[in-house]
Amino acid sequence: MNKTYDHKAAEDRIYKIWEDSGYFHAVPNPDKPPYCIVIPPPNITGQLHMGHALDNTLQDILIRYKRMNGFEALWLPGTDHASIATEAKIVEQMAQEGITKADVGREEFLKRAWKWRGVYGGRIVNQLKKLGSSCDWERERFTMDEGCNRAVIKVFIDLYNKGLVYRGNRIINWCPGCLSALSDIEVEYKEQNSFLWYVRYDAPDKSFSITVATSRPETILGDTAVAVHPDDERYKALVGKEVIIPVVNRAISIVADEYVEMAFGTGAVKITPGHDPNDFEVGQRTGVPAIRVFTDDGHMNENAGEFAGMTLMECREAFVKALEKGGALVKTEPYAHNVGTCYRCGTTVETMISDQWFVKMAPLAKPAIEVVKNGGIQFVPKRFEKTYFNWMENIRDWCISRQLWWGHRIPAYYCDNCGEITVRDTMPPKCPKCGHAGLRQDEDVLDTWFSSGMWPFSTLGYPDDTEELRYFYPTSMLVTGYDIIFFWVARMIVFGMEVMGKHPFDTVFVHGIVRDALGRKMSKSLGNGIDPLEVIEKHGADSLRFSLITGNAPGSDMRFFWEKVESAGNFCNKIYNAARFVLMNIGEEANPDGTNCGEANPNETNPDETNYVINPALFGLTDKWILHKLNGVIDEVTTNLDAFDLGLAAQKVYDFIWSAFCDWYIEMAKPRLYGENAAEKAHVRAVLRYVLIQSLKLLHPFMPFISEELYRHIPGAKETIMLAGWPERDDAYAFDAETDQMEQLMELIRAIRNMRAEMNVPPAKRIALLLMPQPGYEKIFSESAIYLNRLAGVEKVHICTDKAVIPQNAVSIVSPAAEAFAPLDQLMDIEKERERVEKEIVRVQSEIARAKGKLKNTGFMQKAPAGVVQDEKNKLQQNEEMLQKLFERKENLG
RNA sequence: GGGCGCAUAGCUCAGUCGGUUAGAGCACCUGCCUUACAAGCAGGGGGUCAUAGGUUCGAGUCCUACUGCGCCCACCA
Repeated sequence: MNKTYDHKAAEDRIYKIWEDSGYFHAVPNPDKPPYCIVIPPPNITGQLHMGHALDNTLQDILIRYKRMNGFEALWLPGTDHASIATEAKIVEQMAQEGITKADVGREEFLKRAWKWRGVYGGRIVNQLKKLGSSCDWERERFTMDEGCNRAVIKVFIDLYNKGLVYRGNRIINWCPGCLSALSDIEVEYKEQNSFLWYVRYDAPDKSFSITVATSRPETILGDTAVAVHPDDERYKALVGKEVIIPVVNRAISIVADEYVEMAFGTGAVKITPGHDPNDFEVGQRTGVPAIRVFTDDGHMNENAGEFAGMTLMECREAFVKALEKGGALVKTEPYAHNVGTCYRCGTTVETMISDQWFVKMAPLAKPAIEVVKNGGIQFVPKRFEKTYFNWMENIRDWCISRQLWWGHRIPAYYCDNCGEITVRDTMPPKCPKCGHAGLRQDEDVLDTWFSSGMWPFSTLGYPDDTEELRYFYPTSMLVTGYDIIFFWVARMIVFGMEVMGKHPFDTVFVHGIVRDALGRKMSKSLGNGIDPLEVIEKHGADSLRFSLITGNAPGSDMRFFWEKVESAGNFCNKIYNAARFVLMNIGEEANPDGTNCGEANPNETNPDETNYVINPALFGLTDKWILHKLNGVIDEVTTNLDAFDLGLAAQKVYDFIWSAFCDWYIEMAKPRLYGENAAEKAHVRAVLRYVLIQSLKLLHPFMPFISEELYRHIPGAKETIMLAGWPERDDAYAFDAETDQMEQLMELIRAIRNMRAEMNVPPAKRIALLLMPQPGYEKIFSESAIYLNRLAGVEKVHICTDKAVIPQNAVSIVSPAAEAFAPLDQLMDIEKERERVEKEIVRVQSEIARAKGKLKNTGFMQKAPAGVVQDEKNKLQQNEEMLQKLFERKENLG
């Protein structure tokens, strides 16, 4: 084995083995509990970015954990057709050839789109594999595949028949860039600096006038009323009267509506029901008509008279000039307001009246709210439930038709003869109402999110009643960023409750956004994105995964740092070398015949492991300590994973492997390992092997590649670590007393090391040590000479009880369980020694003061748990004993 | 306007049920190429846990207020 770990050589090879073996495949199995995660389907246009990397790392950790834990764990992968995004790409590609959608027509366009999907749709799938994702690729789905298509069409029809999907002429958001309607959440509001124009509308006979304020003067062309508040004394008398729109010279009436804020502007509002959602509602209430003055592609239409054909901005400029010229512009003031933009293309979104399909949300939202309220679905972290409720409780109808070609075509058929609309899965041969033949299908497609909302059941077989659907639905877990709770999670819950009558998943695990090192969102326009594939190439998928999940709280944003990935890479190397060390002692190289690794154990369940038997009769202090600690880390990691504290869990594994196993156990195993006692050697090898195996298993969900790679090198290991079973605590290895003793020994070793550093004892210099253990620690310390030798450079340990034998130029080491003296001869520096002792006295004294204060407090003594009080007492006693020794020492120094 | 989050070491962040002397990584200082690992080892410095109150025997942790950032929703034209 090399001295350093080579992720490049290992990762692709290991993934190939996994894929070929079928370990990721899950089938309904009545003997096992199901566990299922459906992947948030990445867009076929997409390339793996840090958001995917994080999202899929979390899912893979959970799936691998559950798989090892005996669940039939299905991670169901797939991709999303991404209607708008993909169509934009195809249009762009065609533009390079100099052709447009209209040139090729619908059929040809769709051919191109499917072809495009064939070429690029698999790209992100391969990138997910690079990350180590253990998806069941045999079950890969696509939102526009045959099954998903059937699900979408059926749900649309069923909802239509229930009156929950309807067609209506209503105010919608229109993106002039995408040339399509958008739903409300597809509009992002951004603040822009603009102006507020005050415009005067005169009475036909000039007997009075009323001034309104507007941020969008071009919409004056579509004005059909001026509204005032019914209680506004200033305008009460004017309600019902007419005014003339300046420039346009059209008469409109003054209406009263409570929507108007008296305090804002002039307290009078121009009403443009055709292009403003609030005005639309005022129009509905007051019976004022709507006039559309914009075209679909962002120009003024024929209703704009002399301004027709201009873009909206050109019109604004021209119209303001005309107002000025006509003397109707009262004043202009700077004004910052929010402008809606398309979340896909960034174009300013226009609101306009249009014939579209909608989902009636209020009745559907009810059960979707209820199921979260009563705990049927839990959000982790819980605070996101509030976000969800807030949105759901104020839900508005969802515009689902898109004026695009790439997507699920709306199964509605129009009769041009009688106007009847027929909604069914295939084209009716003739109109069911009037018998007219030659119906016309709706040209539009459905919002992408309409189909992804069915993902948890459409992928499991719906509308068919499949075994998978019965076994895996409701799914267990949905992992996603908080930014798509509305887009996706809410819709899935709505459809799950409506279509399946059951919640689609038990838990929603919400994570944050991966930002750049400066805390900015990664974006194409900023060019600050980090390519996960580059990170994997440089440091390995394991390192990337580990860096993404450690050191941040669930649900909060994080920053990407190369240093963090590097440090995870260092951890890989650490594990690799620890394993290499163990394998050098137990592996084929060390024991070609496999016979000298321990006695056969007849009770061993895995016959392959019989050569590596831990022999309790040979337990030393360090063995008991590491096994006890192993129990602890198994408990903690399991608890953390069950509570979805993945970062904490990973940290625990890291600390155990590095700080306990590598820093202490391996070092302390060496004397016995290199000793002469064959039985003892075999036993230590067995412990090393056991702890290594358990560590790798604990590590596997987080760092699947290196844990699998190393595991497979271990003699007697199973075929794959994925089938090795999640570690469980072994109560035979509960050693509280020995763990305490070991920790005291570690404390002493640290104290000696500290002394050596402070007294400038050269590392190579071996020292002698006169050791006086506290009662109860005599045996342990007298047996620990090998450890003091190896870890603290102590050549010879003399256990003694009489201080008279201590030479003058020895330094003292005071630790809670022992006092020690190291004769340093010419290295002895009395002044330094005095400083050390005095420093230590100050520290211990403050500790004593603190403990005494606590113990004097009657409230503490009465109310604190007995264990806490006892700990405090023990500490105090220990410190008082130490203090006494320190004082004696100081005395002796003169 | 409504809601949410954050503030802890020079930097980026953890901190589970309120309970030892508040931790990690990186950075910094000192010393080591010790035969698993220099991508390493050992030792060290560095904190009034934003501020002010409160609850409690005990608060980084719970409550209230306040300050400063950030985000989401709503849209007073």
